[in-house]
Amino acid sequence: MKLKQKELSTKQQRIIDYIRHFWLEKGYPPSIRDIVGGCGLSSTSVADYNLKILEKRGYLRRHREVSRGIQLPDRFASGHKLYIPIIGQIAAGEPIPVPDNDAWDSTASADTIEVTRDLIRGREGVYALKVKGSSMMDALINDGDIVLMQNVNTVENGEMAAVWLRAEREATLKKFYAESGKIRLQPANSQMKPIFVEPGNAEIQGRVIAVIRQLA
Amino acid sequence: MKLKQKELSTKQQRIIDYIRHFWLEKGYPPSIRDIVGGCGLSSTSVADYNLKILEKRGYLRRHREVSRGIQLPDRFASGHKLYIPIIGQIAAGEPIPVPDNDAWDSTASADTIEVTRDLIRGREGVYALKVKGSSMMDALINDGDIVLMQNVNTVENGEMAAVWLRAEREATLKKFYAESGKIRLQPANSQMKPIFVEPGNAEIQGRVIAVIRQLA
DNA sequence: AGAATAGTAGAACAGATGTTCTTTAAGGCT
DNA sequence: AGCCTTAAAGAACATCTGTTCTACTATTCT
Repeated sequence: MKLKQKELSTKQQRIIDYIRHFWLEKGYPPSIRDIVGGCGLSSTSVADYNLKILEKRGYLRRHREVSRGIQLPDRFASGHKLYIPIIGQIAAGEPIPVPDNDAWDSTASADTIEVTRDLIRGREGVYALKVKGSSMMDALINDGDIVLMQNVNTVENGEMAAVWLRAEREATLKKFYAESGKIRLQPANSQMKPIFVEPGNAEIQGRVIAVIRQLA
Repeated sequence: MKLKQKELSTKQQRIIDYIRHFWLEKGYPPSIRDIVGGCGLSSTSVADYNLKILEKRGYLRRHREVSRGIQLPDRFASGHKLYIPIIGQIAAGEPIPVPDNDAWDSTASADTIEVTRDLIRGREGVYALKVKGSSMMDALINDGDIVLMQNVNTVENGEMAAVWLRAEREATLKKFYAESGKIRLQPANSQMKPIFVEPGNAEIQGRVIAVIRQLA
């Protein structure tokens, strides 16, 4: 008895990928001709030929005589998104909010931003702040941007940190460098000059993980 | 913001329920005639009539002339994430890449970024570019940032656009304002001065939807 | 080499499907 | 009543779309 070859050809793999891609993007399954166009096939019969094979091997399910009647097993679905609470705003003259423990367990009424897991990369204690005002412009961050923060008290040299300057009563986002006896805070815009502060004056409130700016 | 919140008729509620039910059961959206049969309607035009209302009120989204092109906003079978291909980079001295919307080639789009659906908000023709160099700093965009673009040829006044300046052979990201006989390109950093160009010299390559900066 | 099998091409067909047009009916409003 | 909006029925139409048939090429097996 001959064993069936279980491997998929590159073309079949591409078809699977395309169907998933199409599905996720459009919200409904592709037609045969969508697949032909999207995978660069030359004929609908080629698509049909390969779809039949894919169905026989259990990679998908088809419904006869039904337009776009292609069904992918949903082992691909969900599990990739997270809801990050937007717990407050960051502005020059206000203290940087720090998440209190209540904010974590409650999925409730707080504002949230939906992000994908790869943006967080498994980090713990991530929250989001909305930038108010244009005082963070030297960090290339503008009013309305969302800053994803991780709740840490120390950062590595060169990382972007949210720093509260006690004396100046000012919040700022800068690249952090601990140097001999001083702390250097470097704007992201390298044409601008750094500022130096005493270690006792700079309170690290968090590490900046990502910046999201939504336009239009 | 106050919205006139009309209630849905029982028929419309039933249609929504049926679409969701159908979707979960079959794995693909229903056709108009499926809805007619499933909801006991008397004509496709009745279904169409109510679907138009439902679409206008945001309960679903339809794709014209596409079989079963009905999309429910919060189905979770299809996920909330999208894979956006990073089709190239944007730099001052290079033309801005334009997506080849004919063949979705999985080999060409080796790099993708995963974003949530609410960042795209249902827009079509979205792709991503990686920013190379710091020439876009006046748009508060730095080297390494990911720019989400929509493939359009015209933009509204005040929108951030990717513009190719023919004479200067330069790509730039600016807020776009069509003024009498001239085009004003305004940096996002409002402290910087705008530049003015002739309409024939500015080629709009796309609209900037979002900026994602990943640090650390 | 010859035969069998896998894969490709192109076209044509039949049914599925979205859209639109006309007509009719039921309430609400002045 | 007269007029408007909302809703519905039915039919016709143009496409979209899955399916299938035939012919052709490439590869594998004996």
